[in-house]
Amino acid sequence: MGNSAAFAPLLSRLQKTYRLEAADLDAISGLPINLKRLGPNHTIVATGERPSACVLLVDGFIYRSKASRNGGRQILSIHQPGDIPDLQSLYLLTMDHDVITLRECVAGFIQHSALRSLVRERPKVAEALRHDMLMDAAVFREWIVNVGHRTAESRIAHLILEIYSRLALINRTKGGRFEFPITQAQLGEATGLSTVHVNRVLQRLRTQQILESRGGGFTIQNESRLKEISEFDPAYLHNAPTQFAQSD
Amino acid sequence: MGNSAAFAPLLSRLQKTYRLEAADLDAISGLPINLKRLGPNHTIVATGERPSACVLLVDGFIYRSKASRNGGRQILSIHQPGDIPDLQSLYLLTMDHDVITLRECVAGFIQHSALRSLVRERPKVAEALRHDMLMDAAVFREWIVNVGHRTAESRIAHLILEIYSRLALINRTKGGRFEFPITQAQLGEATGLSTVHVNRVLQRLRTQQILESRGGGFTIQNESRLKEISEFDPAYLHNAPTQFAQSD
DNA sequence: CGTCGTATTGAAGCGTCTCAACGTGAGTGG
DNA sequence: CCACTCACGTTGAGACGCTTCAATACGACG
Repeated sequence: MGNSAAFAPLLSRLQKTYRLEAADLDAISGLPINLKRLGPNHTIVATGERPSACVLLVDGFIYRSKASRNGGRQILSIHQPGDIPDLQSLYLLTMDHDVITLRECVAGFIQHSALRSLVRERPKVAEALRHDMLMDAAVFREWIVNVGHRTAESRIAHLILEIYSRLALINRTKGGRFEFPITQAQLGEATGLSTVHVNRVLQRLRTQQILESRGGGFTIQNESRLKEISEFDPAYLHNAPTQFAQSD
Repeated sequence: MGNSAAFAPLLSRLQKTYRLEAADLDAISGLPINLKRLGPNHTIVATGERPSACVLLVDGFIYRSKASRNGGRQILSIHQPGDIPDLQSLYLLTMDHDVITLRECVAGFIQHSALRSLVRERPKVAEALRHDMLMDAAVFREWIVNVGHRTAESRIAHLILEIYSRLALINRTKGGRFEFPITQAQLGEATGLSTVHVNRVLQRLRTQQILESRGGGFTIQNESRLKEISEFDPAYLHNAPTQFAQSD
């Protein structure tokens, strides 16, 4: 089921961020990929599993989460087209968390073996993927601060700005507006807040004309105010190409 | 200032965990290292800096943290002898957090250039260090759950069990006892709780004969109860040697 | 037109925070 | 050897942010 269009968001991101050469991009789009359309709330990989393939998200959103005993969930990260949410499974045998669709998705499965030969043949690609894994950790660090240190408004504002910034990189924003069909319950699972409280915070932000949330998306109406509330500083996303360390 | 004894905790951990060969271990202990004795609460690397060396912790504890505007701090991880807390700086140019001593420490500085040639010459070492970086991320994930989802007792119990498990790997525990000179204020910064509340939780655990905290260390008196409270599951530490994925 | 997932609202409870005071032990200098 | 200081731990009381429970509203969809 090879389908090279599936690689479009990944290639565009890698090219923009890492300035890969054509040969590298070709090697990626030549990977055998098994595309699937997945329903909402579908567990792609579960805690304890030992996957033999990675997931490339092509369309929609995926989150990673850990379940706690009492049925609760903590969402750890949210992924957008072009992301490989479980890239670490290439080197960390057992999954310590779940990978779940936020809504309907299109995702492609790429065998670990194929990825391993890719990184063996193409050092620049290996570098890019390694950088992706480290950015993953940088985002986790920021999430620890978010749920550990910030107020409810701040947490939600921060999450929204992170998603917004990352979606902007793949041109999925129009002005302050972006599509992001997350429920208030899921927002609560990501921020460590109850659904009820998420609702009240969103209402407050809406009333103050700071953030509009409706119809499977958000509109940032007052960006500077939202940034103020969130303490958002995009440095942790390590995106500016000038920020990349040389490999040797 | 080469001093190969400085590598002892690192080598012991790598050997035990990754089964490196003698040649690999020799290559590591041949690295030029600049040893320093550091005072308590000393910032080794600060947010925004672009270090050209990594820190190998030889004795004592180091934490990584992010500062927030209002003077608060969120501790992201706690490191023990044999750890290289800022290993990611080898590939992520700019620091997105601080690296700070918990108390007096002995630490060695290893130039990035030396580490880069090491990983170029020694694929097995490169593999081990990559695994270390991924475990780092796995610990961050668990911390997100800790501060986002758990009660105060659970957070503290979990942190203590994580430290305990990791110290056990380097033989720094005696029965349920281990030295860990953290203040209640720092415990609060790690768990997202106020100092006052940390104090009350520790008192409760002490009264119930579950966890004794005194004199720069802890004694786990009722391990099964502590595990129950903490929801601690060591799987996220990815330690069992059988858990390691093959590189190809 | 009923159903189901999601959003909204109200009210009561409680876990944790803040503030402010006090205790304690180690280290320091007179 | 005592007085002082300083960091850290402990205690009490009141405030508040957030949770929980439970009911209601809304909107998409078969």
